[in-house]
Amino acid sequence: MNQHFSYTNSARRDSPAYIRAVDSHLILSNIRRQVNLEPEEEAFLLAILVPAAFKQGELVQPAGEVTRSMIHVNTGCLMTYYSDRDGDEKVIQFATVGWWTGDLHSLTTHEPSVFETRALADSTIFFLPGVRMDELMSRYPVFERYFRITFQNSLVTHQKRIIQAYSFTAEERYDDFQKKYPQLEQFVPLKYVASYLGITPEFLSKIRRKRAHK
Amino acid sequence: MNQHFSYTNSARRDSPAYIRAVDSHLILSNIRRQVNLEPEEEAFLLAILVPAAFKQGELVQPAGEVTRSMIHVNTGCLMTYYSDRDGDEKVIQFATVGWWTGDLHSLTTHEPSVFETRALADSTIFFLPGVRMDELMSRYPVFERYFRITFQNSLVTHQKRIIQAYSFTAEERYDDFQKKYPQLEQFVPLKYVASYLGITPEFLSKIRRKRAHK
DNA sequence: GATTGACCTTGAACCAGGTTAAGAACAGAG
DNA sequence: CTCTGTTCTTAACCTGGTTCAAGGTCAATC
Repeated sequence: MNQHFSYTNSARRDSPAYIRAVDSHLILSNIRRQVNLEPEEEAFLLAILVPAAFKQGELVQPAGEVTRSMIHVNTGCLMTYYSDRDGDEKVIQFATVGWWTGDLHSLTTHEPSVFETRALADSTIFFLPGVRMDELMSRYPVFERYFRITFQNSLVTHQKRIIQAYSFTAEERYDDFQKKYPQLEQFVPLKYVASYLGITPEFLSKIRRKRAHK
Repeated sequence: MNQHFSYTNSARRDSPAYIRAVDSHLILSNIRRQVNLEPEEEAFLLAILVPAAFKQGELVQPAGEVTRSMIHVNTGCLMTYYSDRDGDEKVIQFATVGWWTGDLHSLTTHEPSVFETRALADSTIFFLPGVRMDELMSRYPVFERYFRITFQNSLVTHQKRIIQAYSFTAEERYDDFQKKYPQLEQFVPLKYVASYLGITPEFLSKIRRKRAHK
């Protein structure tokens, strides 16, 4: 990772209260798309969300530690990736506005995380601490329902990506990426796009060149 | 698909009641590993499960129809796969004892299913009809919780498979397959193993040959 | 016991995509 | 303005995996 990307100290991450006021609209309306919330449930949720702001390039969640939170993107864009045996970074997800991300494996098992999450643009997020999330769900089953639906949908998306990985060519996956994230290519370094597509930056270059000539 | 595989008529699928008695142990103990069940909750679940038996090679759920059920494997082994543009079958999951499978996308969206599920060995299963599943979850939040946990775990597994697809060689994936499904290779046609690994049967042959020589 | 069809294997030619190495374009810091 | 690090591209070569075609094995069926 380049030198401009440095791990933010915790003082920076304690962001001003106005973030909550500004962004809680979005997360609430997202949740309401799946389930109905009582005022009390809403209030409880908002009370346990931890707002934070990150500048482009900053590390949101490091690898190697036990993950303690899920992450909800309010504004901006994050990416979640891991380093393989050769130290190459492999992007497994871009999380844009309204998405959840983080290391679900580490959150579930309390093993040190493999994935790392980083801001690709200036971003505001909510952390939802795992302990609080458990509390939230056991106290208000509506959230159990919300996350059941969310995970179910995400599972479908992941199945699609497995299919793509196995039976689409790199070029077809690039097409699909452009459709799925229309604006992303403008500000995400291409090497991360290549990584997400499971190819080398060089090969992505070839594809793009071929495209340009048509 | 070979000619021995024919779609079972519905008379055959209406299996004897003893299947329920024999197999309900397993599903209940699986669920109890994640959540505690009250007698009433158990009773309701058992009342809506639809037992069925399939012989090796029989189609459990066809592609092209709207999926109306999840599938739980009690004994035996199923595979879920889809046909790509060239008509090649791509295996996306082997479901062994205690696993859930089916076409989650179709169940959720009510679009015609893309995936097809077939018995790889003589198997007994439970269908859990989608409507009943919704009813089950809204009536007893404990099931909402159970499926939330199940989907969450499955999501982690899917993430691992995406990583494998992108950064492991075919041989490494074969290793992993053998660890994950130790006995499966004995009775599953190798072409399906190859398909699951995302390679051609020919290339799997080569890997196996190389192995044998060491 | 001969035929048929499914499955598995082999080998040769081929291709999608990786590797290596080098240069070009660009941005930020001094 | 220049130095330095980073990203993106180009090109030559390499390789893991595919394709195609053929032969071998086994089980089911007549």
